[in-house]
Amino acid sequence: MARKPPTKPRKNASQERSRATVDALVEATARILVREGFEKASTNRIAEVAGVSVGSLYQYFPGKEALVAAVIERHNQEIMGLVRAALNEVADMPVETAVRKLVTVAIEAHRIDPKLHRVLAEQIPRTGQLKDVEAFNREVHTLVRAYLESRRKEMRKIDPGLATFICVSAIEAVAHNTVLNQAEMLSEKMVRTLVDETTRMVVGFLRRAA
Amino acid sequence: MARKPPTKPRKNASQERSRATVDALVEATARILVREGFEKASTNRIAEVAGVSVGSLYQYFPGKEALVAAVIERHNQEIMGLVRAALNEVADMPVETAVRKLVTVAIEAHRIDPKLHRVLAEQIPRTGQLKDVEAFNREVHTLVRAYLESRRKEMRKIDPGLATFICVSAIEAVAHNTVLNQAEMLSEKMVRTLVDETTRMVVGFLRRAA
DNA sequence: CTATAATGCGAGCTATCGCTCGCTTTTTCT
DNA sequence: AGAAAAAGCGAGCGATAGCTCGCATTATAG
Repeated sequence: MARKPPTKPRKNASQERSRATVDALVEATARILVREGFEKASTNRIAEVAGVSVGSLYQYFPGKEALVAAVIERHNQEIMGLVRAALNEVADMPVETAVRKLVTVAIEAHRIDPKLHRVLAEQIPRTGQLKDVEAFNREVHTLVRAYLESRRKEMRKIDPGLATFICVSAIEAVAHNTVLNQAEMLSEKMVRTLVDETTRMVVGFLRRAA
Repeated sequence: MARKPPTKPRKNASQERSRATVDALVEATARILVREGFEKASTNRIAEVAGVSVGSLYQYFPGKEALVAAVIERHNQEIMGLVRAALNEVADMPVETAVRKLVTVAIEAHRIDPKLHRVLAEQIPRTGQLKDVEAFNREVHTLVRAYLESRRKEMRKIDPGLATFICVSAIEAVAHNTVLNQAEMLSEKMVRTLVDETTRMVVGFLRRAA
């Protein structure tokens, strides 16, 4: 009989078994969000799908929000990986090449898991994750801006921040809408044309010639 | 004593008092969505804020979803009014003028009630209103496309559907992000520059000269 | 092997949600 | 005026949500 109960720090996972539990919980949350929607993602259900008890869930996550936040975090890391790699790859290449790559990556990123992406986009405001997602956006913004500034010679006179804002918004929106409205926009050829045209728009916007 | 209870059609509002009730309910729903968030928008709370009983609520709306749907409908009508007016106004004007007007209107539309706009965008998938919102998007798309086709002479060779898709996505995204990230993008002068640059991008994209 | 910490369990509490139903009040009709 | 229809009311129902707590099981240390 321990008089002093071992102090439950309520969140750390040091052993391996517990890390597996945490993973299972995050994965289960993602699956439920995609397959059954946010309202079905009760803590009881998440635990059930993860093959874990509710009690264990609450040892690692302070609540439902934290689970969703973890899923968002994971998904964002995945996307940031793609974006960082792409920008690194094109760092020394001309604007046209870089923009084309960025557009392509944006579409790929949305294709990782469109349904999850959609659900998460909806739930972000609820999770208090706004800060993290803003950080995510800021990083994209910063990376793109750095690239653009390094290529200033190829570009007309324009505020780099503004240019970044407009380009990123436009590219992201085209990718987002393309992937989410699969019904009408679908074939590989269409996608290629779309990349061509979007690239053209952005490059035309940035280039010297008016 | 009526043996046959008067049949409750469960939704029609014929008298004036009832129409006021319905309005109050929709208005209350919007207010709660904006000020307290979706999860606080319980039917009990909505009725309370509307100064109406839950019972009355259920005489006109089959459930919570219907309330949110009504708010979405109202908001969309407001925006469509602006868009229709704008496109009508510029119907005979050159592309540059038209695009500038559209960009301006897009920002104005988002400014009507940014917070509401955000919350609604999040809740749309939940309400089964997807169809209505798609119809809304299709109308914008159709109107813009019709305009572009009428101005084909000023434009380079490009599929009108694709051009519309890219332009509308880009314009909407810039407006959306501008209004929602007020923190960093704010001053009137900035807005004007933003409109200029966005117009430049879209017009450059559509125009003949490559 | 035994003690102690770490992890896992799940019945069940409390709170709240969406919603109904029997009734009263107001309006309309004749 | 009186009767019937329309509108409004709100206590309270069943369901389910988030979450806790006392205990069981598994891993680590001495």
